[in-house]
Amino acid sequence: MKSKFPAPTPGRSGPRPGQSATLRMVAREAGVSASTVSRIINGTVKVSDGLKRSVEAAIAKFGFRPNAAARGLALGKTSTIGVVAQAIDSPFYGEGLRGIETGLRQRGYAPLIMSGNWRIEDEERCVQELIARGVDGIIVFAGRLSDAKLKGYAKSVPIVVTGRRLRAPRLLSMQIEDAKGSMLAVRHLLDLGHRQIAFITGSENHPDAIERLRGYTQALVEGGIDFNPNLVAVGDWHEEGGVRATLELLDSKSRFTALFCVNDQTAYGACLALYRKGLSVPHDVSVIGFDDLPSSTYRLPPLTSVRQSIGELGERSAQGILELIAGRRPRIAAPDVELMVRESTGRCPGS
Amino acid sequence: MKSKFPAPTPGRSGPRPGQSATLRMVAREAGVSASTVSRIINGTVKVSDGLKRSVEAAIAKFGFRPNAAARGLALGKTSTIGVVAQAIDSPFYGEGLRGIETGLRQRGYAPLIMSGNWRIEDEERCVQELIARGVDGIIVFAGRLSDAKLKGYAKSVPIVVTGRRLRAPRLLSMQIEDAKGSMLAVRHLLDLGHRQIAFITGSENHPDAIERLRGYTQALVEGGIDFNPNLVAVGDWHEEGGVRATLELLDSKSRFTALFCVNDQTAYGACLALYRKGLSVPHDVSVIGFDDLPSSTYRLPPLTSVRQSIGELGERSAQGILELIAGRRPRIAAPDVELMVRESTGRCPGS
DNA sequence: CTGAAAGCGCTTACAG
DNA sequence: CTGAAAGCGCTTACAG
Repeated sequence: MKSKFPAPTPGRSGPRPGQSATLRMVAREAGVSASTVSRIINGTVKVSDGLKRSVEAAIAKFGFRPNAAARGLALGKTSTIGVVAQAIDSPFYGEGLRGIETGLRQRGYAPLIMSGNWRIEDEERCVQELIARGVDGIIVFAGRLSDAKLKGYAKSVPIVVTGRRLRAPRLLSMQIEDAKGSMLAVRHLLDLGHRQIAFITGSENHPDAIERLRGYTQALVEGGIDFNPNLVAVGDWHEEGGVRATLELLDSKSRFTALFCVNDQTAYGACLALYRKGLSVPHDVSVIGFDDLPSSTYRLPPLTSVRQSIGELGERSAQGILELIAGRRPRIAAPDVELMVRESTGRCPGS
Repeated sequence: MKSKFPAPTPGRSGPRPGQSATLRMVAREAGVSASTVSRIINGTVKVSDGLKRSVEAAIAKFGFRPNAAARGLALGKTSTIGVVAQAIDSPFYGEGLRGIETGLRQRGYAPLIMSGNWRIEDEERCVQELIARGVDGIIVFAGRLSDAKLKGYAKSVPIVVTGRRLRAPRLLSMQIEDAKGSMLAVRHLLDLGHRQIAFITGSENHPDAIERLRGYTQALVEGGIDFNPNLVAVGDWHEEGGVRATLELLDSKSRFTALFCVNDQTAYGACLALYRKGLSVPHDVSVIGFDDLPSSTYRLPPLTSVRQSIGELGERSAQGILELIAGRRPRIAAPDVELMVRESTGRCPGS
């Protein structure tokens, strides 16, 4: 796009090789004004078939595509939605991004995705840059930006944020039922006769991790079991943290027959650690994850997990941001969580 | 960004709430012209510390961020690179996208990612839309767009394409060593004493699949073993195809002691199918994948796989497109493949 | 129905 | 060193 060529000579016509065509070139070719071509393209006017056809011919001849920057400047919109993702290469969030893209494309929008890398400073930088790029709206997919910041941003651009409950103008939040999901998992374990249920959390102060821990505790209490802090270990949302935390748990004096993990990746790590120690899943220890990654169905053994339909959440986020942009006040909630029982959980040994 | 407000009254000053600041507002506040502010922001001029400070103060006061569309229009560039990915939610390509983002951000560019969904028509639509949006360059991450199309696109915008060897102006291609990777895998199996080595391919006419099959065949021949078409089954790049293909292989009369899969996801499926049939990996059958997904290290057992550093490939693609844009002719190649030997492969039983 | 003109917010030769 | 002016390519009241 870098213009190394002089401006087109006024009298000249025909396509300039290597340069993209402009509205004026098309207009000259079709023998009308740029205004008319613009209106025909945007369908804001009715014209004779003949005229329409000759304009279309000119467009085709030049392979004309309206310049998005110019259009955006004139219209004050870019048809682009910024997305702040935790990680672009996460098997979990990836599905959500796909949902967002799908939901957006149907209405002529495209997502501009940036990775927050699980760091609050990065998330801020993303939002700033997205605003500078003039996106029409921003979807904050999870993350830990403060409510206050989010409300502030919502003053300059519509915002959808997932994993949080928050009320503000031009902002839609969709709370994921983390606590409920945890309760589903723990109840399932209780039903199988387990009484010593360990939990591996994610990064300690992450809202999702806090909610999931809360659900775990609550289900335990409902089941008449005291919460035992020695049965909780800290992971890092990834396999490696699952391995380390499981090893810690195993080394401590506290026994457990079931292990609930803050997400599937953590559970993968836990399974490997258990395997290394000669423990069999689910014979010796039952394991449950959270997220239900596509590959969890294909683990050995297939992993029992709490499913939150992240792809669907992505699509709803897309729908939400578009409604917000249209000036409406959407009433959209996150999809329900459900427990997918597979083969990594079984009856408590000796129960 | 939708301007529902009238244009600012000429005499007015101070921030307009809910509207983003413009260069002129900042200039007025600082008591200089817009030109000067622009030059200070872009560092194309040296000014006194005092002036600089007062301009910076004005910028801070308004929270000014230059409008990207306007800037793009004036400069003829958008600082955005289009990316055509096969799938935005693939655990494999995700890592590459992250590499691209990382490589781009360092130089002030951002990726606009679109999914080709493994379909050639979708890939075309993506490129078209990306060009219309005025991206400064496009990275085609794998995919099956024809060489001719690609060359054509390269006339209007610089292009980097991976998984292909292709020479054209303003185009950089990076061939992945698929065949070599396959040979590494098969040789490893041969070294372990295996003679009956099966192969599960991806979608039949995909270039990557073809190359990997070629490497498999070649290594076999070098090892003095005849190629046996009954030992080749067709998958779909995903776990499900791996399950199905393995079951087919098992049902056929041809015996095999090792199984090489076109990618890790296929291998995951294969392992599950083997497990279902009561076969142990690697005791009864050795399994090797291709891609070395992050989670392969955490499979049970950890999967032996051919590693192609897709993240690194992403970074190099970013570097390549930026050099192309700068008018240079980059000499960048894809990173080497290497075999990661883990626990899913072992000596041939009875050898 | 159609065109000339102004404007979107920035950058950058071109003059002082 | 700094400002006025033109221009990037489009859209859209405003006049015919």
